[in-house]
Amino acid sequence: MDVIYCTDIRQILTGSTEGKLILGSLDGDVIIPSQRKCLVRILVSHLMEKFGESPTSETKKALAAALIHGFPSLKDESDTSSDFGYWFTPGRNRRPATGFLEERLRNVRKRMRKPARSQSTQQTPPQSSEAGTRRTFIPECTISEERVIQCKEWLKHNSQPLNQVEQYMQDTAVYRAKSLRENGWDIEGIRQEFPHLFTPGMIAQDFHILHREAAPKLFETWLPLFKDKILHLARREGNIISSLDGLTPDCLGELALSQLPTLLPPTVYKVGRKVFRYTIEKSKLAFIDHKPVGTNLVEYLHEAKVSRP
DNA sequence: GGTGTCGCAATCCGACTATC
DNA sequence: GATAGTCGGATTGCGACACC
Repeated sequence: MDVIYCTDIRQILTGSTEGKLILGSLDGDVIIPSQRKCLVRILVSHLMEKFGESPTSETKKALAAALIHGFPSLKDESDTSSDFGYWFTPGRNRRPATGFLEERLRNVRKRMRKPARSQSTQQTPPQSSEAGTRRTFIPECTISEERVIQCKEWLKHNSQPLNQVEQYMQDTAVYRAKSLRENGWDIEGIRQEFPHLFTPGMIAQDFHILHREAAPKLFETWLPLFKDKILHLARREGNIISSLDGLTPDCLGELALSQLPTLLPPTVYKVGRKVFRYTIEKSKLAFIDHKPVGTNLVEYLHEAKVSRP
């Protein structure tokens, strides 16, 4: 069995800047909670690197013992049964093993296995699992990766013939969906990778390939069902005060769509450490701005370039 | 500067599984 | 069957950030 000596703990900690700072505090016999957490993170990371995802109870015990031996100030004075119960307590009396090291290991394993599980649920279309409802199912790619790359490169440099563009876009739809999900490109990035995605009909084609059954449902139910409900809600909230009599169903449908930003609170999301929290007014700018027939488009586009770039 | 919100990690706990 | 170990959900605490 591998054994961890107290000298190892010092060696492990000196391997990182944070570890060195903690070492300084430990030598001064004082450690604050945030340093204790960091210490546990460093040790567990080392433990998993050296002994795998599930080290034996003996290994964990050895690490905890080495820690207390090297730094007696970390001893749990309230625990008379062992010196390191605070850091690792083996399971007993039907109770699971516990302690900072054990709990950290558990949490790391949890995180490591979380994405793997959600991916495995994607092998078959999700029915009721939580993971399945959060991430939509993407089918398996039906053509080889080499073929996908060939099509992608061709699409980057050709715009004609149109039927070939459509065919190649169709063939690469699944690959594109996976790439977009994995890479998180912005609009410009997507435009560079898949310049034809913004050709009329291509997004609809992708949607149809990825969500064949759901694709027609939105159009089937929007006008007869959802538009009236949304308009009713918008009127109740005071967003619509004028009469809608005389408007065509299509106009009402568009009006209902434009009400969504005011009825659904904008989602807060993060890019790196920056949090984006858009106002309702800003969210409205992301919608197509419908203008009455006869609007001077040149003038409108000139103004729009400044007001909503 | 105070307050509210959010996301993440730590912690707790019951249920389950593997091993002897 | 008893026990140790694992798992996953719920709760709690904390730090970062935005807004007033």
